[in-house]
Amino acid sequence: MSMDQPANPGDNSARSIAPGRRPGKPATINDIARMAGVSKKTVSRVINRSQLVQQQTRERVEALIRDIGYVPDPMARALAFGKSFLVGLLYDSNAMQDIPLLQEGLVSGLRGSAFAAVLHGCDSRREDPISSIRQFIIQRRPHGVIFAPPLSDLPELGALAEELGCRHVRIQAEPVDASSSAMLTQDRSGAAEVADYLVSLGHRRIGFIAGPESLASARERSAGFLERLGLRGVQVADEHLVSADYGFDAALRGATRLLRDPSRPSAIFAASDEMAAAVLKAARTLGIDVPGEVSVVGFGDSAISRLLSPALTSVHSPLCEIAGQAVSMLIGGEADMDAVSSPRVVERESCRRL
Amino acid sequence: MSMDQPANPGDNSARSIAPGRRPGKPATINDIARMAGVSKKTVSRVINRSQLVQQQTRERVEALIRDIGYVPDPMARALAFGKSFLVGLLYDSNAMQDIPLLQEGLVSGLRGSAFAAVLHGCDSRREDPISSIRQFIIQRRPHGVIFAPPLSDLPELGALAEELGCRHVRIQAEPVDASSSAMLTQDRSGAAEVADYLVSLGHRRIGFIAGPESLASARERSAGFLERLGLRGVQVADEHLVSADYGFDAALRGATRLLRDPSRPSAIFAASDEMAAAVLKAARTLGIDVPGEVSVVGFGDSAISRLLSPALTSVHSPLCEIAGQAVSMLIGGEADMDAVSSPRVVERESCRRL
DNA sequence: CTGAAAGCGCTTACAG
DNA sequence: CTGAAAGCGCTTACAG
Repeated sequence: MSMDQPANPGDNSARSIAPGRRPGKPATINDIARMAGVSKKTVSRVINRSQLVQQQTRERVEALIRDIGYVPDPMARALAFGKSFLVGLLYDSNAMQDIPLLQEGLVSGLRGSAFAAVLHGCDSRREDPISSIRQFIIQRRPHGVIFAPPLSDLPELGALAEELGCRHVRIQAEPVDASSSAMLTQDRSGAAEVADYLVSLGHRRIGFIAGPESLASARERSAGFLERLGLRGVQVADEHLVSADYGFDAALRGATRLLRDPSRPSAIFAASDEMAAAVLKAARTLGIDVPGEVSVVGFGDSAISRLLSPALTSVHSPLCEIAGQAVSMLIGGEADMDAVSSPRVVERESCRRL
Repeated sequence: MSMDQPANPGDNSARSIAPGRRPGKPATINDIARMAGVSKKTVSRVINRSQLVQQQTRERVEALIRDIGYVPDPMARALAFGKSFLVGLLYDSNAMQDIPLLQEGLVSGLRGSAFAAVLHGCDSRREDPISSIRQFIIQRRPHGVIFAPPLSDLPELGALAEELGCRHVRIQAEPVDASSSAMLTQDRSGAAEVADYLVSLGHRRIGFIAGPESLASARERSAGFLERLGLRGVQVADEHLVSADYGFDAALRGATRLLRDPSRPSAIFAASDEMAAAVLKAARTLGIDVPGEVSVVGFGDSAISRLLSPALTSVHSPLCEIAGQAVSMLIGGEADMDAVSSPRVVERESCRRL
């Protein structure tokens, strides 16, 4: 069992053929066991980082694994473990604003791990999200799932995942229950930052285009903004407060109303970038200069912020980092929430000091 | 061999308990076989739509499957088949413009099937895409993969997938080899449409912001646009042709140059929406009205088109439908390319008749 | 048309 | 610390 180390210099890829293995097929745990002169169980222990392996044995097996380029088959492990090596991103396909960022955090968090990212979009208009998700989890047995907002607002989700024994984290604006699975997006404090920012610029007559009451993120943004404004001694006049659905069209109507007001606001905060884009458009249509005559702030710091003219000042939300931490929590030990930055106002060109 | 998931009528979910099954655990093929009084192999045949089952037997088993809410375990099937029930979307994480649309087509194409979408983003700046992809395919054994542009431009991809025995389709602007796996995005004809459109509006002095020569899509868009203009008797003056990297910043510089020209173009076609946004910005900065003084067309009809002011006229590329057809090709029989619409100019507010 | 056996590549539970 | 046996839930290959 003193190893007859197969001279395998250079080409150690999974394709390479070593004695005792069938050509063309990737190595299996049996190949490694045979070549290392141990049982497959011992190889399994090495793979799974069990402490119950003699240091010397471990090193020999590890070296072999590295040389051969052996990678345990996730499908076989999945069957044996009773759970796949997948982390699911579950979202509402009718509300995908945050998906690109979350996905980026997820995919890069998974890079180099044994896990892969699997997608499940529920069409909340045509199917019941809960049973769709139940079916997905039962069927794919993901190692863990991330519930993206606003899907994550569904209160039943925690119990469902619990019942199915599936690790999960809900990314959401406010906690819906006492479960520890929530990671908060800090929409409230992000919106509060905007209040501070606009006041510091000298604005007092401030307009607000709120998101839909039905969404937790919108409620949080509204509360954070209005409360902080109140703290600074600023009230948003009733006629300067409209609400929309985070979307462009409704916000365009609302913005037009605000801007047509004889004593129109000197600054407008829109609770989403898409709505802020609508403010820009309304202003342009009415011949009102931004930021010359009215300042505009959005929320999300999405890709469009820098593409608009003027480039949009917006709240950067650390969604990507949050997704990264969610992954750590799901596949590793703990998440380090200190690694997640706070939301902050990213200044571009759409605001000016009064 | 694609199979529909049994519907889930009433509460016959996988939780429900039937005689002869262990409570709490989903039913297995053995449960169904026992209850139906047949061998598991026969159940397997029913699941896999084999013709070698007596009509009557089939119906009995199918009814039972439906009643119990049995869903074959994809992990077990994956191990037995030697391939997972996953369809991979492979992309370059440094060039994700088209991913949202492709992903949407993929996810909705997969809905209701036994397959799920798995993501693999290669960071082309930090790793070799080919070996990253090889590793992914060997490890996950996806049922099929979709190579998204511009990753799909890599010529080695076809041979790689072939070698690994992995079904694949490459979504790309121009064929890189003779393989039948390519689905063309018709960038050339889309750009040609723009030429027709601008000429029909009376424009003759036309500017063009091309994409990077290194990308097939950019080469196709340039060729399609310039050729069709030529056919219409219009030449783009050298000083009205700049190229950028599809991105905002470089395009902003190029657009500024074009617009400062004493005999500046009356219309500008930018080969991407992001670059068109830069044209809008340059025009605004220079005090040039769009579409009053210059018309602008983008490419991609991406989410930002309608958010810009003025709303951007852009080429709609049927990426979502293409991804849907790619899925059909991968998991079903054939793709129906006739179901994919041709690229067309979506008129918004950024162009005017001369 | 149907089934009993063996196997996919790994793990758990049990012994030593 | 190590291993032989049984099993995860399905399929293929072979018989009938």
